[in-house]
Amino acid sequence: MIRITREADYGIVLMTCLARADGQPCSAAALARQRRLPLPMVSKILKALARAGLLNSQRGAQGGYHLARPAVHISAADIIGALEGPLAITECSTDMHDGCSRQDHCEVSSHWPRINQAIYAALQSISLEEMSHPDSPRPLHFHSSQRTAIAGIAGRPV
Amino acid sequence: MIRITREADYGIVLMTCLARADGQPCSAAALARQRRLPLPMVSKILKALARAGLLNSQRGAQGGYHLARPAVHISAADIIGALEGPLAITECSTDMHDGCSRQDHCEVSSHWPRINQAIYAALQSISLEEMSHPDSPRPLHFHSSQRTAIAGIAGRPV
DNA sequence: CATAAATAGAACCAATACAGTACTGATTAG
DNA sequence: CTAATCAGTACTGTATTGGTTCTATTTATG
Repeated sequence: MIRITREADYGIVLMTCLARADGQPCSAAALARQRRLPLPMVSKILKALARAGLLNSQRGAQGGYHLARPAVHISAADIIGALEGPLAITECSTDMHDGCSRQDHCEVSSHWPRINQAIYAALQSISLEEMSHPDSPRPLHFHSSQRTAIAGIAGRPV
Repeated sequence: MIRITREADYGIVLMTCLARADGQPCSAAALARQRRLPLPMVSKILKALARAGLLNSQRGAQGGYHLARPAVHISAADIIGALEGPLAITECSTDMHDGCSRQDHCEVSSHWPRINQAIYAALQSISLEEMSHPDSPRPLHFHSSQRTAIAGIAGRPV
């Protein structure tokens, strides 16, 4: 129902790897091998995360990436935000929505920030630390509510 | 950062109109005029909402749509879910993700349901009723947190 | 110092998904 | 009967996504 890009998906995967490495710098190539992901993609994502300040990078031979701060202080919101750019849930609900030709007739616009906030809070509440140890053995699968509100669609393709 | 489609956006707009109409059936054409939205689009969205059981429809002359249940019992999650289909935040985190070639090496997969759940709860907590009166005069705009976590990109195009 | 191992960054392309349209059919009030 | 209105499907141009490629820059190590 609500989507994040695969880039952000991979980003979380990679960040958890780095969280588990704990300080040890990992090269893009190593991570790509470890997670069976295409190297160029991994490389691109790590670059973005570094630019966003979530990772520190060390160039040159024996270089690599490592977390810029402890995993407890990195949230899912940080990672997703870094990779998807400052894109709100809808195109309104922003400062610079001057061009919105409908805003005179749009009375919900004032509510989107609230929704954004709710989602942001939800993502902010999940730390990389939490995500890094697979303690939770795949909990509730959420077929609740009359409509199949959240359910997936297919596995990650090859 | 996290996106819903414009269809869902419009869907919320239209639902709030219907919520305010309170029982009075509204035709697709009337709603399109009222909100300055293209009629075919409005029509398509209302059909989907009706199929999802959120609206009742009355065919024929003087027909139209009205809420299937009170606005208090309709959540943002219901509306978005109805329009975007049962699509999870990522392609994993589902029952039928058998084809995921990486699941052996994917240790985060077990955390996505948790994230899904958090977001779902956030959306579920916002009722159509709440969204229908513009009481909140555009509250906190969320430039919090070191990174510009949620901010928009541009207004709805013409 | 030379070299190889890494990251940095931009440009590029194909495939998919989205936003919106068009058309045909079914139902019902007047 | 006829016009209004919903139902459903199929289509299309455009934007975004997912992914690749190429070149430059930095640095540890022999």
